[in-house]
Amino acid sequence: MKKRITLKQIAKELNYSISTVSKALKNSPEIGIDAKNKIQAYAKLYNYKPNNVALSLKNRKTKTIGVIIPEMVHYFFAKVIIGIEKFAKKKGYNVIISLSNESFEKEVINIETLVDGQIDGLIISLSKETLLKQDFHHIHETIDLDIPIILFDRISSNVYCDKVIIDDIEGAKKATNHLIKNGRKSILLITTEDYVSVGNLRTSGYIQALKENNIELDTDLIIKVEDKKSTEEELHNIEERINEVLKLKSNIDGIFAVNEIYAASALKVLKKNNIKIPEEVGVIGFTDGVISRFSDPSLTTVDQHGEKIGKQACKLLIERLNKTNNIPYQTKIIETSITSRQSSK
Amino acid sequence: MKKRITLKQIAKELNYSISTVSKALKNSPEIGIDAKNKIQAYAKLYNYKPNNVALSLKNRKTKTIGVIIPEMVHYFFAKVIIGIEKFAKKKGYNVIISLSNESFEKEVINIETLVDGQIDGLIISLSKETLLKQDFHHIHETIDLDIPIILFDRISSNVYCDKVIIDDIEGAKKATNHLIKNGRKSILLITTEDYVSVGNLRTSGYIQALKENNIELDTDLIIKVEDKKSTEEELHNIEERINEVLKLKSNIDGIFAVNEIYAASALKVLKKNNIKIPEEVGVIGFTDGVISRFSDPSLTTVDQHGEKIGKQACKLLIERLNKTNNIPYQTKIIETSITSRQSSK
DNA sequence: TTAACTACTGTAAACGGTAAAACTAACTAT
DNA sequence: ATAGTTAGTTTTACCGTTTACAGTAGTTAA
Repeated sequence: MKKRITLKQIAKELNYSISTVSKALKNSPEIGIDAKNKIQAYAKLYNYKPNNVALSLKNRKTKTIGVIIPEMVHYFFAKVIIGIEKFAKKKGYNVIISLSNESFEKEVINIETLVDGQIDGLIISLSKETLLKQDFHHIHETIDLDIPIILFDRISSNVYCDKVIIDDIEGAKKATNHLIKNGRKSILLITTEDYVSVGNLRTSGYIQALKENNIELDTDLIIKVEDKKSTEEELHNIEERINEVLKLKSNIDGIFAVNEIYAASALKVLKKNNIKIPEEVGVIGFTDGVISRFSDPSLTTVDQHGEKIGKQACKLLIERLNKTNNIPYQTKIIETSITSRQSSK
Repeated sequence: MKKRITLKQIAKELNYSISTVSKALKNSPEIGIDAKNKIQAYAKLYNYKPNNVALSLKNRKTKTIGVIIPEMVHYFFAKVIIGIEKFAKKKGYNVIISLSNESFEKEVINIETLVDGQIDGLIISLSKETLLKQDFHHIHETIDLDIPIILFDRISSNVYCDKVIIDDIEGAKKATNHLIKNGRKSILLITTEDYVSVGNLRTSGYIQALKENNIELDTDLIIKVEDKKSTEEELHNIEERINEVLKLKSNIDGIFAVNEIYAASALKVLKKNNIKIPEEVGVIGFTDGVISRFSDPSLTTVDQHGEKIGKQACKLLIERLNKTNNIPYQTKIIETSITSRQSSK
């Protein structure tokens, strides 16, 4: 119907040149008061808004930030996005979100599409497949194109760029110490295979905490899950393995899981075995999501403060976008904190 | 570093005009084989990609779809977005996501920003506040601007546009019948205040199912929650109210909750009162999300098939974008289904 | 009287691409 | 010999904006 009005139309209607109209609307002192008034009134009446696409072309920036996350149904990523969104909006940036679905190929395609003139910069959490492959050419190519990338959470030390992470080691230590302080000594760790950076680090934190408390490491107490996709089948598998270890090692009195799905699975197995939580076994998970909050008993967790991470990532990106000279890459570390609930006392 | 190459640069380098280059790259039959070969080889070598912003300006379309959802942490919305994403990508469209955070004002601002030249069409689920206010001027204005809008899930009959919904009444009936078939007669309904369209409809479905099974409606068995934001405090409040009704009406043998948070709350209260699930009381929730899957006992739910909804919404939108003439508005209804789990037998 | 200045307003190029129309040879048909 | 084709290429206009630069009066200073 009433398509948006352009400078050209205003100019024609009021018999000024396009440039006079443009300047008048920017309140340029060059323009006479009469012309200004007439033009501004007309523009307001017809609700003139500059065409952003034209501006993008002219300014060679889109004021849009691209975000690529592996999955959307993770509470943590949702929180990060909220953080990014908030900060971006405040700074006048828009946010485009794309999903890699944990696939390397989709990640590559998504980056290509986004870089294709849509965005000024990217915020990415790498897919599991990418981390497994250790193939970062797409990231490097993008950076070479002068499009800044901020990596968060799932990062790689083989990529040189700004990063925002939590101190996974420290967080895992906090979690393990939390259980140890409760008097637990035989703590089961449910983690991922080592190629998932965060899983790897959290495992280290667990080991360090034990060492610092002079508890001997028992590798039988570590379950490493081949962490592909959380299908019903795989979940069942995880439960099986937890169950086996629980049978094998009857003295287990604590469980630390590197994400909330694993923690919830542990809860399930414990209850099936009529083991009292937290009296007999204390449980703590990483990631403070809905599952933890609504599980029974509710789960004590390591809160990663996703919103803060998002905000920080967005801040780093916008700072870099506004700098003309190259500033050195930074890695920001966001503190974790323990949210104590029923599953540990 | 190596900023992207443009037609102009190729033209200059190879001594052709810009338009020859443009046509050669589109494999136009107008262009001679020599020129074509040379140009295409050069373009490939320098990895030429057309600038999308310039194309958007030229074609007056951005090939981008905007999505506005009230919240991201809802599994349902996440699923819908996955559906939209998949279909959009297949059709060569990008997706921008914005969050209204259940706020009317943010919804208005988000639409404005997106409509500001970024998108060809919008897919929206209205915020609670918007539904409460019944103020749809921003939606109407956008449609007047010839930017098509598809509403899903949270819709209003006061807006004329394409819509994708589930049959909430039917879904609620299915849920209620599921409990009745199990021999339940005294079914507690936990729903929202009536201004939330889906809550309202699900309430109707519940009432209809009772009627069809000749069970008398007892309004004491309906809890209507003032559904603003799921703060810890409010959740506690809901639990309190469920608890009260449970005390008052000891013969309750079934609970139907219109979302999974309410269902999880019900579970919690029942367990606190040592009421056996599903033996004494069967529970069913709407929305098949992570909470339902990981709760203990796991929750029987009405699956809304969010991904299908997203796909359908996206399909409707793209169809409309490709039609030049005005086609009549459609409302697509996606079937629900019951996912049976432990909380009902 | 005329150069210089002020106060406006307009022209044109540019951002990167597309495409209709025009041009230029060389070739074909009459 | 001349007009008409045809193939290959360029010119030009356009999408909507910004902005350097160029005009054009009228006024002021010398």
